[in-house]
Amino acid sequence: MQRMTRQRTAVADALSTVEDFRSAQQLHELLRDQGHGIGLATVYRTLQALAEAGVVDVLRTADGESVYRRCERREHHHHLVCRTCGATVEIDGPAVESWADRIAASHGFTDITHTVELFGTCAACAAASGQDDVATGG
Amino acid sequence: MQRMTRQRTAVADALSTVEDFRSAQQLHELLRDQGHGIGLATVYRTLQALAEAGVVDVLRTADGESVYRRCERREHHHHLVCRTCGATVEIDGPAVESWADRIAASHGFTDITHTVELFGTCAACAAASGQDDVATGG
DNA sequence: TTATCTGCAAACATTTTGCAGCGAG
DNA sequence: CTCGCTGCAAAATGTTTGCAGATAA
Repeated sequence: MQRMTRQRTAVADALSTVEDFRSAQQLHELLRDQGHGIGLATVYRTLQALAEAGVVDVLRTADGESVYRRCERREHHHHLVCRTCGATVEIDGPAVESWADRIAASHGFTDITHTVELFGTCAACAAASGQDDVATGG
Repeated sequence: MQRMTRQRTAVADALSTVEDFRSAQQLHELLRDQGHGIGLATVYRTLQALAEAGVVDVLRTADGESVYRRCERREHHHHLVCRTCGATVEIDGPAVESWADRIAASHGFTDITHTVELFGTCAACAAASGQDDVATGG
């Protein structure tokens, strides 16, 4: 059974206050910033435990860094992440699920798992970037 | 401009002979096995160049290791990979493409890219694993 | 009390980089 | 000849692990 230590609470709390995916190291820095004297290894270990418990989502950045986010739903789902501001939307894609299964089955594959993540620019960031040089307009 | 060195040729050739995704280190070992005295760094550098040229596909294993495979088609596509034997099928998913765009648009996102990879067990491996303990039957 | 959790730092694996020499063009 | 490519090994990065002490239950 897991003990509820101060560090563990701090990590869980930090995950509650951020709404985007954060790396273990970012969370570690954040916690140190907040005055919690917590070790990096502890952050990793806690994050792992949380991920196994299904309380947080884990995904890998293009850099190969693992990033974590407290997820709203326990069921299988995917993410739509803004490249610029990191805003994240949780999506479920029954269409993709069935597509994946169908494709896999048609090739004789079973025991399918799939990785589906969407990256893009959210409306706000697109607007910001679009009016970039006219920001002073007025 | 790129020079056509023996090492570069060897890497390209190795990629042609294997049909599954291989890590840089696996390819390195393979090349050394074949008698090519090639450095690991060179393999990494060559693979990077090849990936940038769009000649090979790169994807990340769950371990966070980058794996490479010469791809048949230059256009955007996805993969169905056997967890056990590594067999790979290239698939295109117009359905997913449009689904991704639709989902993204409905959330105001633009400039969408998506990561879609399927992992499963191919028919052969499923059969092999299924009759695992009756292999001596007879 | 006691078994778990913590913290530090070293181990670890993968990938990148620096520098001197070889070789393609 | 010249400049890119090569090779080795050290550096950088991200993550895991070992051990002794603190601590939640």
